[in-house]
Amino acid sequence: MTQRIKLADVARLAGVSSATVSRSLNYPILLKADTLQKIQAAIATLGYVPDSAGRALASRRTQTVGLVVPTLDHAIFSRFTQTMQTTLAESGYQLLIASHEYNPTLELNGARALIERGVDALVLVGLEHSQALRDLLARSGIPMLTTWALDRSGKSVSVGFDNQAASVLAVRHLLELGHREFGVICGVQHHNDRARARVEGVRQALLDAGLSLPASCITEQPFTYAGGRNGLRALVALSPRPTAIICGNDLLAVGALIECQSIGLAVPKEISLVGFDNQELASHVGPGLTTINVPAAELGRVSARTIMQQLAGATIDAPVELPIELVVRGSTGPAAMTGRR
Amino acid sequence: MTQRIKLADVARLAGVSSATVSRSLNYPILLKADTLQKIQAAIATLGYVPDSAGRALASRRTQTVGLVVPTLDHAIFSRFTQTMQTTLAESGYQLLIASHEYNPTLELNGARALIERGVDALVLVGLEHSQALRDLLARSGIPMLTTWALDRSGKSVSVGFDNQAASVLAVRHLLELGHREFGVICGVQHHNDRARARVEGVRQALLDAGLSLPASCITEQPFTYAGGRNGLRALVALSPRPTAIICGNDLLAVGALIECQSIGLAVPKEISLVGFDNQELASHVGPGLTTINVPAAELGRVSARTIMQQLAGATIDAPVELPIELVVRGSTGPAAMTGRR
DNA sequence: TTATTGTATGTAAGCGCTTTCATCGATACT
DNA sequence: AGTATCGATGAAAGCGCTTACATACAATAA
Repeated sequence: MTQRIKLADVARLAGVSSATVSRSLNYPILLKADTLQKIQAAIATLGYVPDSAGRALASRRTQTVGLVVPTLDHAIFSRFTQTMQTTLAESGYQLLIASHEYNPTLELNGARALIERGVDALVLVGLEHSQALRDLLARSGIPMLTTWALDRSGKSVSVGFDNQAASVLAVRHLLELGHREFGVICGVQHHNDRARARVEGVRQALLDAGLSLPASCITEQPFTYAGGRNGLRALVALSPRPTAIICGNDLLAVGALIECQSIGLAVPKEISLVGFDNQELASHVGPGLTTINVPAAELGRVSARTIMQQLAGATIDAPVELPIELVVRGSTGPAAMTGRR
Repeated sequence: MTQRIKLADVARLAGVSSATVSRSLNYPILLKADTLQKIQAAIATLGYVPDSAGRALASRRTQTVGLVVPTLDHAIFSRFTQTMQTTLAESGYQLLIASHEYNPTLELNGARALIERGVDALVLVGLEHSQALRDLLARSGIPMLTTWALDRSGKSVSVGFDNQAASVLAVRHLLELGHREFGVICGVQHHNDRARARVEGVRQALLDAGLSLPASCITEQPFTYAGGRNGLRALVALSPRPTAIICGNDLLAVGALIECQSIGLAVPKEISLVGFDNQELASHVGPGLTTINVPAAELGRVSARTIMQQLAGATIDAPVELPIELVVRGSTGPAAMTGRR
């Protein structure tokens, strides 16, 4: 590579000052049409590429948004991230990503790294964050967005859906089918407020129906097919055996379904299964998986737009709530008669 | 937020010059132990956070690596990206991502955006890129890494595996089982050299065995379960019906497997199925899916390390080839006798 | 005509950091 | 003792850009 072309080179060739070239890049409307044209011609012939470090230093902004996400290795988060990146890119913003694998220390480090990189705004997943992280955010003064959850406290701007309400939908559906014995295969709840909210939704909905959810009927598993299989084995060993099992996501639910098939338990005749996320596989397994549709892509798009609005000076006062819905397929059916009556 | 703390503030409090503070950040070994300590104390009391824009402008590097990836919405790429990000973060590098959805124009734009952001190095997926992108790379002079493929031409440093050889493994396995009629459900090959290489591997291996792969035996489908189902339906309508089907990835293969079950075709008795990627689901479906294990996470880790080595001045002369292997499970078995003999 | 306003551009001062070069004392060598 | 060498630090010049502020000219108002 030869000498790097800089703003001043363009200015010289176009016969204007470097301020004018800068303006042509940032506020082209301020310039006379022919001046603008001359400059753009010079940029083209020189192959000039602006240097973002210089720009960032002088303007105090980077056109960059940071995202701290639990992991990219779950379909919903990778789809969310993908959409967010694309949406931001359309408006000239770049996405900087850190992942923390549900470890608060890594989350703090990731956020710090992004702030050091000078992100104009930071997007976090969920409501639960360490005190150190909250302090850091407060100190930095960077605009912040909460996603995948609704912050009803008004402390932060949020874009998400109601995880707890989603579980309630699932439970009501099962109650209507006559189920009274429930089991839950949930993801690891530690440092995961979404997973907790989903369980809490089940508990509440059952309480409202005069039923309880003993701890023994909840099994916590990693978000994998194997987790679903293990969880199912644990729950069917209970007495009385649950007739309906609610899973923390579709991986767990498909794992549970596979395990049912492998131990010869008919779904939904002997046991009903509900997932969460509505991934593509849910509609292809046999029977189709009843699940909660979660708008991961839409969440990415709306989050990106919302944070850009904030950066443009808008004030967002209420949480942005995205709709969820129960998708009923073949994995849920009327409760089997149990021995007890 | 109050006045932002800068290097000079730390220097003043520590009673040293700003050059020394800068050195304490970048080359701490150069300083006397007690000087270093004084500075670190000052940094702590002030809560100083270095400004990367200033740093980037002065040092001409950003500690940032760009990744241009087809999509994050495929498990293998999200896992790869996840690992790459984590590995880079461990060494203080940040990952900047652009995705292009197999669209060369978006790939070019993404790369350009990353270069404007001043990435120290750029990682691209695959060997096939537009001339415009290759020109851009050449002009920018930025260190570049090819992943998910091996660049045997020596034009670029690459970390990957041999997609074509992987297919050969699958075909040999099926030939040994007595199969002679093959079908292929591949992903969209346009702008995807990996998908093409996989098909080419099948063709070559069959050719070596004196067999041919007519175009009618290849169906191109989106990388989804639905694609697998549609592909399978198309292939079983052929006459003679293939006894072995090789799929471009595990989504396609599981989709095909599901379709077999739904149309009552016994796997592997009547038809054998091979996948590609060895995703978790492959070991849980019934029968287990024979597939090629692809080291997505390892690829991310090695790519990150390799690019950092390059940035540290090392010269990597040969492509870094990662091992792949055929994982044999229940979805492949001896060829069924067909009507023909 | 002259004062006033507005529009288009130039001047120049930084933004916060790194890095070359110079300096200064201390240690080692002759 | 005198000189070369080295290790630790300081002084200061930018890195490439943005953005007050200044300027110059044209158009309008009085």
